[in-house]
Amino acid sequence: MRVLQTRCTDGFRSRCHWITRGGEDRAAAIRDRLRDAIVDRRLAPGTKLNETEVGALFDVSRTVVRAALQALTYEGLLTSERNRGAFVASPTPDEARHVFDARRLIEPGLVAAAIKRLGPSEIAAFRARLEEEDHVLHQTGPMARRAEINASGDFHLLLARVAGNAIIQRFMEELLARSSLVIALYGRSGASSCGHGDHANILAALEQRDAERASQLLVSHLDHIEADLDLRTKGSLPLREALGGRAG
Amino acid sequence: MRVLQTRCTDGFRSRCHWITRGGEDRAAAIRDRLRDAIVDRRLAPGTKLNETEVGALFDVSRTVVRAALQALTYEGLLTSERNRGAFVASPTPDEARHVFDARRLIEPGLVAAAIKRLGPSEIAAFRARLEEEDHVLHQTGPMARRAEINASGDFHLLLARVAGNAIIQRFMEELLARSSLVIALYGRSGASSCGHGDHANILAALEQRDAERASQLLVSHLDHIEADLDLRTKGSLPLREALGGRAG
DNA sequence: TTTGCCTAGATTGTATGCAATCTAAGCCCG
DNA sequence: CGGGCTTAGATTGCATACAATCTAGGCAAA
Repeated sequence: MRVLQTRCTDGFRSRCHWITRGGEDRAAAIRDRLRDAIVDRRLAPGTKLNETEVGALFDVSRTVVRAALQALTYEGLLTSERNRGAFVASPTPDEARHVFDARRLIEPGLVAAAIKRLGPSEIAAFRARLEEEDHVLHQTGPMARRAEINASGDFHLLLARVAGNAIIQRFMEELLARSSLVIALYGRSGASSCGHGDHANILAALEQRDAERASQLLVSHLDHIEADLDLRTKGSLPLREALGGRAG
Repeated sequence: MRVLQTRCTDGFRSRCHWITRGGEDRAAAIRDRLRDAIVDRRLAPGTKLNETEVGALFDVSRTVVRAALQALTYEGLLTSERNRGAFVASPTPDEARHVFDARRLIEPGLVAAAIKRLGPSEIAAFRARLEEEDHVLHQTGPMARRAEINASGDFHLLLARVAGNAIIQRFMEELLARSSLVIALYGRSGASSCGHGDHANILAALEQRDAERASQLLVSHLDHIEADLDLRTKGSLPLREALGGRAG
């Protein structure tokens, strides 16, 4: 209780304004912040995450940063090379297809499980989510698309949560985060990457407890998203990454 | 090249005989060793893994041990409590059911994917695996059952590998490791936890490219394994764990 | 005897220092 | 002028020191 203010709590230390919740787990907090930044695409694939730099940003030592980076590496959001450091992952087209294959494999089962546990409160949660999507969709601007993709993922995440299996839920969280990376890399800006109507239709099928139909809708929804990607291996992409990252 | 032999290389230091591969990743090596020990049930659920102790065992510093423990925690094989340490996970009955629910959800999809990529070499690999199972099955003794369970898991793992999706494969690896924990906790020693004939039948269906039948066989195989568990919440189990773990 | 507090030891969380490795700029040589 | 080598700086891997916290045992009071 004494030494804690060595770290922060005085407002003008200018960094740390967020982490450093007294006794909480700071590595986890940093991990979450970095993950948000990655799935929100504020950190582009290929970006290097320098341990010292990140540490300075959050005002913690490299020890803590390394724990956060290791966790994200395990989640597949970073790739780390020995003695070289950690980089925001840039999935290959094959890996991108694997992500969507995995989702097509898992999510229909999720539908079946979710229907069994679907009560009024769950339906209400789904409706609230759709409204949120609607809200986001009517906005414009640079970060509107970011929010749109996030909101879209949240629908699928809610499906996983309703299914009520913590393990599968974590798998889905990982798959959704990876999806965000894939869309960041291969998404064609022109097309709306995640049709909003799809979600509404899926929910309708869920409410009717029509697992078969909901699954079909879900799968074609995923097909649709994947079709909007440009997964051809163009020579420029590996090059751009070989150049060492970042958007600029 | 100079400092390395500070660590090991002289035979009578009595520890280190295995880790410390020059430039390799020692945390990963320790992680793998610990995981083997857990899924082989040499480390019982609830066992505490003391950082200093593990470090002394492998002759590395706590820094490296912590990385290994963090990885295993992420995989769900350990649970770690802040300021208290890491323990071999002991899944609750609910979590145990979640493991098998997840496998029932994923493995049928695995069958479908595997059949698409099933060639002569894959079939040969399956046959070799079954022979290995046979071999293990005919052995007796204390560690025969351990090997049996391991071999059984390997069949499912091979299925995941043949399916050719690295992400799903990793999910399956995690689920199989957790299955081993669950069986360790709730398995009834009397019943053969994983019928060997089941695998042969599944393979037969795979060879006929009958995905429907293979899936059905697989699911009832999983049902069978789960049925052999005793998932009733007996008052003694939480108590025994509250007492602080270990078998004795 | 039991309950509660308190202190000493053990254990984990974090920062920091040093060695190993990588990276990039400068230099020599062709 | 271009290419390979060398070296200084930057960065990661690891060990260790110290701080924060937990745990266990003893002691006193009810």
